[in-house]
Amino acid sequence: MEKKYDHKQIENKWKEFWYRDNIYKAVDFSEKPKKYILAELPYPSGPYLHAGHMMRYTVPDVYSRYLRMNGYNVMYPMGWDAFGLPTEGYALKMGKTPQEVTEELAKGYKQSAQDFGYGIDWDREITTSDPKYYKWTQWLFLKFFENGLAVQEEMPVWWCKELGVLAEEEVLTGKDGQKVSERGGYAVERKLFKQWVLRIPAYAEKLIDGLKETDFPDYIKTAQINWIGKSIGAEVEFKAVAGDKNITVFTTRIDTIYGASAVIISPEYENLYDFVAEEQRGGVEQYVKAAKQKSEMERTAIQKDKSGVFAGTYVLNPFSGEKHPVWVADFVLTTYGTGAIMCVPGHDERDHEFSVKYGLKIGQVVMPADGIEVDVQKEPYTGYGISINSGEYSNKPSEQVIMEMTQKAENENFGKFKINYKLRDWVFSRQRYWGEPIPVVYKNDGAIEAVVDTNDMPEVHKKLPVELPYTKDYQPSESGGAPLARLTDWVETTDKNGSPAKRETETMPTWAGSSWYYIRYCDPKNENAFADPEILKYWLPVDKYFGDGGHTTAHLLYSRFWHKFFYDLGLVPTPEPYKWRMTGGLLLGADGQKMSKSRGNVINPKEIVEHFGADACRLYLCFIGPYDETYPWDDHGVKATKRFIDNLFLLRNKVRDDEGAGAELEKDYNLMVKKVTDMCDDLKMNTCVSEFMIFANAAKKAPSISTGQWKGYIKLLAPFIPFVAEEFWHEINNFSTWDKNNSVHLQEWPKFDPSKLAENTVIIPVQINGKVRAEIEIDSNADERAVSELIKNNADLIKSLDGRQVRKLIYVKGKIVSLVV
RNA sequence: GGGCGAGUGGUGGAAUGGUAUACACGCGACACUUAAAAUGUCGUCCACUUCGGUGGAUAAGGGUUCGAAUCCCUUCUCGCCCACCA
Repeated sequence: MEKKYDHKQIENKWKEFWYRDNIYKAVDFSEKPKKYILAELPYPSGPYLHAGHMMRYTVPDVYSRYLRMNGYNVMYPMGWDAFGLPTEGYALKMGKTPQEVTEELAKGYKQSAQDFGYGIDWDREITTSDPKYYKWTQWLFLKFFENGLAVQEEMPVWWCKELGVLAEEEVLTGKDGQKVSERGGYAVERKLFKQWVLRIPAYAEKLIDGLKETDFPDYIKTAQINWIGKSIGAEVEFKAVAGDKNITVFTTRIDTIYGASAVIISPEYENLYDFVAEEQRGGVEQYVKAAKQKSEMERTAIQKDKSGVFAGTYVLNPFSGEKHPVWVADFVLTTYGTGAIMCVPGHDERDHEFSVKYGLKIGQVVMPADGIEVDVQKEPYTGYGISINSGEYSNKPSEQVIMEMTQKAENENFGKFKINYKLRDWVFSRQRYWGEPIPVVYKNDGAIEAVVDTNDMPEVHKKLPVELPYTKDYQPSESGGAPLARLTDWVETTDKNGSPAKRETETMPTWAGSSWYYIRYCDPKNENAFADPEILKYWLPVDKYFGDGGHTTAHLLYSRFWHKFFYDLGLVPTPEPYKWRMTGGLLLGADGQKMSKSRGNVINPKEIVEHFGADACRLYLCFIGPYDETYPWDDHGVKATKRFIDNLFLLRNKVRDDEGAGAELEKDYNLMVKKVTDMCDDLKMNTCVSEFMIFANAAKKAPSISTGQWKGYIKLLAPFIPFVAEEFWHEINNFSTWDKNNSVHLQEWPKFDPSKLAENTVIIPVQINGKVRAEIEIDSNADERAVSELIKNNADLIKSLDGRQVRKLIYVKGKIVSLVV
C-alpha cells in the first residue's frame, strides 16, 4: 500500500469536514472543565495572515488541541481587530473604503487560519468594526463617561496652523532645530487641546494590587508596576515672599527640605507669571516659547544640557524659613506631580547638575548612616541616612524625619501626604474616520451629553450603536480635524430633549475594541447585553493569554483597567481578566532582519503552505525554539520537518497487529508519551518535536510497530500535525466515511505505562572529587550500602583511588555516585 | 542613564544542582546515479593520543557545593522596554 504524502489533497479533505461540522466547538456550561486559551486577535492589513501570525498562533493552537484531547472544554477563538490605522491605511492604499477591505481581509484571514488548521470555534468569530460589536464598545465607553472616568482634558499636542493637530510621529526636526510637520514642512508648536481621556490613574492602585491574583511571569508584573510608577511622598507649600500666592511642590524626600536652594517650576506651570518679576518677564517669555518647540523626547533625551531661567521672585521654606529663588526650567515636567519641585542639589542628581550650571548653593543635610564622609559639592548623596543641619530634625534617621515632617505639614496645613503615579491619562480620541464614534453629543450650550443612558436598555437598543456613517470621503483632513466633521448632515442631531445638538466627530483608538474582546468571545451573538453574566461566570478568566511583548504596558494594562472597572460595576465575575500571560517573539526574515517589503525578505505563508504543507510548517514553528524568543526564518528547517512527515509515511508500513509486534519499542514509546505529556503541560513544544523524532529514529531501526503504539503516536502528533494525523487515524481505524466523532482531534490523549519505563538495573557514573572515573551497573533499587560494596570491588575505581581512603560517599538514587577522598 | 532578560558547537537549540552539546540544520566522506537532485550509511566542540584513552571547554574572572551551563558576586557583550517621574 504505497501512499505518497500529498499534503494538498489531505489538507483540503479534512479542513472541509472539520469546519463544516465545527469540531472545535466550545460549549457553554459543558460538564467538562473549561480552558480558555486566547491569542491576541490580528488587525487585518493584508490579504492573508502573515508569517508573524503563524508564529504567534501555532503554539497556542497546539496547546489548546492538547487540552481538548485531555478532557477539557476548550475555547480557542479568533476575530478581527479591524478598526484603526492598519486597516484604514490598507484601504487608502487600495483606493477602497475600510468597510470594503475589512470584509475582504477578514475573509482572507479566516481562510488562512483554516489553511493552517487552527482549532477555532468559528461560531465565535468577531469583528471589532461590526456595528453589532461596537454597539457594546460604545455602551461600555458610556459607562466610563457616566462614572467620570471618560472626560475631556486639555492635553499638550502638536499644533500647526496649516494642518491642525499632529501626532508625535508626524513631526520632524528641521535643520535649524525648528520643529516642522512631516507633510509640507510647516512650523508646529506645542498647544493645549481638548482630548477625550480615560482616567486610568484612578485604577493605578488596583492595577498594582490585582497582579497578585495573576500568575503572570515576574518580568511582566515588574514592567507593569514600573510603568504605573507609584511613588510615595508629600506635597509642600512654599509661600511667595511678595503677594499671597504659593507654590506646591511634590517630593519623596521631604527630609532634605533644609537643603533646598530654589523652587523650580515648569514652563507650562499654570500660574507661571504670578511668580515672574517684571524685569525678568522678557527672558522668561522667551524661554517658555523655546521650550514649547521642543518635543517631550528632546526635553528628556538631552540630559546633559539642563537649562532654566530665574523668575525674579522668591518663596519661603516652610521648615527653615529660608528665602529661595524661583526658577523656570523645562526639566521639570508639567504632567507629573504638581509641575513644581524644590531643588535640593546636595541630594538629587538633576538638582545638582542644575545648581552647578547656575551657581546655586549646594548644602548637605543628610549623611550616610555608616558615617562615611561624602562631598556633596562634587556629587550628590541620594541615599537615606541621618539628617544633619536640619534644625530640630538633625541626628534622626531619614525615614523618621520624612514621617515627622509630613505630619507637621499636615498639622499646620501647609502640606500633605501624597502618592503619585507616573501612569498618565489615556488619550482616547482620534481625529480619524475608521474607529468607533464616541457616542456623545454637544448641546447648544456646550454641555456634553451621552447619546443614551446605559441603564435604560430599550433606549440603548434604539440609540446604540451610533453608526459610523458610510462615506468614500474618509481620508484624514488636511486641517488635521476629524473627517467625520465634514459630514454635516450626520453631525447635526438632537439631544435627549429633542433640541438641536452636534455629534462628537472624533473616534476611539484601535485599543478600544481590543480592550474587551475576550469578553465578547464568551457570548459573541448576544443582542441584549454585552455578554451574559452566567456565561461569563463559566468562561472567565482567560486561562492562558498569548500575545505581543510590546503590549505589556499598553493593551495588557488597558484591558486590565477596563476589566477592573467592569468588575466594580458588577458586569464581570472576576477581578482580573487573564490568569496567565506569555509573550511571543518575532519571526525575522531569512537574513535575520525584520521582515519588510523594502528589504525583500518577507516570507509569504501562503506559498509556504502550498509548497511544504501546513503540517510541516506548523511543526517547524514548534521546533524552532521556545515561544518567547525571536528567530530568523530558515527554509532548511521546514524542509527537515517535511522530511520527518515523509518518513512517517514510510514508518506506517511497519505497523503490525500480530503477537509481539513493537516489543522493542515499548520503552521508547512509553517514555515518549510521558515526556511529550509533561512538555505539553509546560508549553515546550520544541522538545516535543525532538521526542517525536527520537521515536521515529528508534522505530525506523525496530522490526515492527504495534497498532497500539501507532495509534498512540498519531494521537500525540495530532495537535502538531492535525491533517496528517487525521489521515493516519482514519486509515488505521478503517474509517471510510467522515463522522465527527471519529476525528482524531476528539480522541482521548494516550496514557503511558510506568511499568514499561522501570529498569531492573541502571548504569550510573562514579565521580571521585568531581571527576567521572568509572561507570557501574547497579540494581535500580539498590541502597547506599549496596552501592558502597559494589564500589569497593570495582577494578577501575581501585586503580583511580590508588590507595586513597574514601572520606565520604554520596549516592543520588539512580543518578550518580560521588566519592570524596 | 534606569529596569528586565539573555550569553552553550559553524547555525536553531537541549540540559534549570547530578555523565554538557539531546533533536535538527549545515558541512565532509562514502553508497546509489551518466550526472545532478532526492535518498541512505558514517563522521562532525577543542587539544593531545601508543586509537585503549587522557586533558580542557557553556562570554571572562572569582565564590558556594561532594558535584555548577544552572545558585551568588564582579566585569564585558547583546536584546527588549523605559527614559530628567523629583
